[in-house]
Amino acid sequence: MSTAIQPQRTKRGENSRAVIFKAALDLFQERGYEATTMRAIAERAGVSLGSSYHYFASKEHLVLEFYRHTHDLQLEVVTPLLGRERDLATRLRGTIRALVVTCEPFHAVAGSIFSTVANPSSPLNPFGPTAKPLRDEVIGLYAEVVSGSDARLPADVAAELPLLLWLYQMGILYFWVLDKSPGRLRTLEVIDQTTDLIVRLLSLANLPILRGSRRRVLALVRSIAEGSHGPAA
Amino acid sequence: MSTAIQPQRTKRGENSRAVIFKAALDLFQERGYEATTMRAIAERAGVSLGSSYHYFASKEHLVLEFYRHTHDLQLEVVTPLLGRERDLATRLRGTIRALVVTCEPFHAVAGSIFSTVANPSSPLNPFGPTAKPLRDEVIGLYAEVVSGSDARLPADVAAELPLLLWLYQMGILYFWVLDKSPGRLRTLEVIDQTTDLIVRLLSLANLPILRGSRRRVLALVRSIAEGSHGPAA
DNA sequence: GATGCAACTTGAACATGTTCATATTGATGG
DNA sequence: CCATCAATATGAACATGTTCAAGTTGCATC
Repeated sequence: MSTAIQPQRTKRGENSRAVIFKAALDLFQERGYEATTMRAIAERAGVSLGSSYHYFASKEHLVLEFYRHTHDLQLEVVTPLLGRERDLATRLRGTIRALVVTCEPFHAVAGSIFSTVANPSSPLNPFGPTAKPLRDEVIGLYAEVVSGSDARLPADVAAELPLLLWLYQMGILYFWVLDKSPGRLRTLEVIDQTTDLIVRLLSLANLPILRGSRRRVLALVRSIAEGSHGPAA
Repeated sequence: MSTAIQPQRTKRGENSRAVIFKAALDLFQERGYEATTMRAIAERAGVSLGSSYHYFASKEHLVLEFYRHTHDLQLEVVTPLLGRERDLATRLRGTIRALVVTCEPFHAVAGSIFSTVANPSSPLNPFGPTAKPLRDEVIGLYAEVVSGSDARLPADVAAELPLLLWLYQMGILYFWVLDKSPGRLRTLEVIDQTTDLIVRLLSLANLPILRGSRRRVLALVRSIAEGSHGPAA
């Protein structure tokens, strides 16, 4: 469980921060992200408008906290499974399912959030520097999904796979966001299908005919990962 | 070239609409999307604030027009090439390059636009019903890229490929949006790499070992495409 | 040429995210 | 118990997307 990003200096402050966050979460669920005004959050939390901005630099920053909240829940749900299961497909399916299930109560809000966060100029962009700690945690989770499995993967694949799975998770998440099927059952189907496919393709990646493509894919991924983020450029 | 989405009823109206759009485009380039206010657009266009809203239901709707504008430019650039070349990789590379090159002047704005449009509740969401006409046009373009090539593709692949290439284009576009390299050269590299890879993988898709996965991928794509959009839920 | 009506135009008013100068609080050291 | 100061709290003020009721224009019809 990862906690404590910006510890408040005071017990009172900590409490205020928590109360505001809870109010925001509740209102987001009740009315959606856009429909929830900062004034309403402040009112529900029993603090002033200004106070909300004292603890959260912007409405978007409430979302970052929400992210962390979600990730923590996902971890909580998936940890037992990762301790028990060794099959890669099962581990992968369980992990991504955990995320979707965890987020389900927030589905109505997720769209606005996803969009807000997709903006490259947003400090919350998943690919940007601000989100790096959380991103690394998620990639780390997938590293454990892979390394804890009994799958025999070539070293080069194993090295880049967590990053690719993180991307895969983002893709599934966007699908889930757009999914209008009752209970988002369609997303669960797609998860089952795609995780199986991924594992199947991984097992094929060693075929001589695919070696070349595999090398090229991995080289591409590596070059992108190095260049796009990091301190420079 | 596709034009005429909402023809105005009056010459005067047409002119106003065009003037407003041009002002918006210029300001978007000068200051970026968010920094451009509707008031500034109205002022630059020499009309009132209310008039702008008469022609464009929201700031976002200016973006839809921008999309069409871009697509038209892409078509213009790529048409000669598609008439001349038969090699699939070349056609694909040329098409996606055309988009990126066309959008280059708007790179600074593109981030906000992408984000705005990613919102599922936005009428402009590329996966939503409002964008269907434009989406179908783009998918149609890729259908021509494929069908006009001398590549011999299995019928099932050829059927779903345009949709997949449209998705691929969206992915590249988001990469381009995030690309901070000078002149977005990195994106061009990635395009070259990925188009080659795609064509290579397509040629491998006929291998007996890959048949099964191929069938599953295509079935998945088809099921998603049918369910996600369309009139019903 | 007069008339009516739809298209067009306008700017004030509204809602909401954000900022900021100011006030209050409470822990700490004397 | 008082003074001090940083942390916390406040709400008025601002900027901007959006709405709307009311005015103006100009084309089609007679």
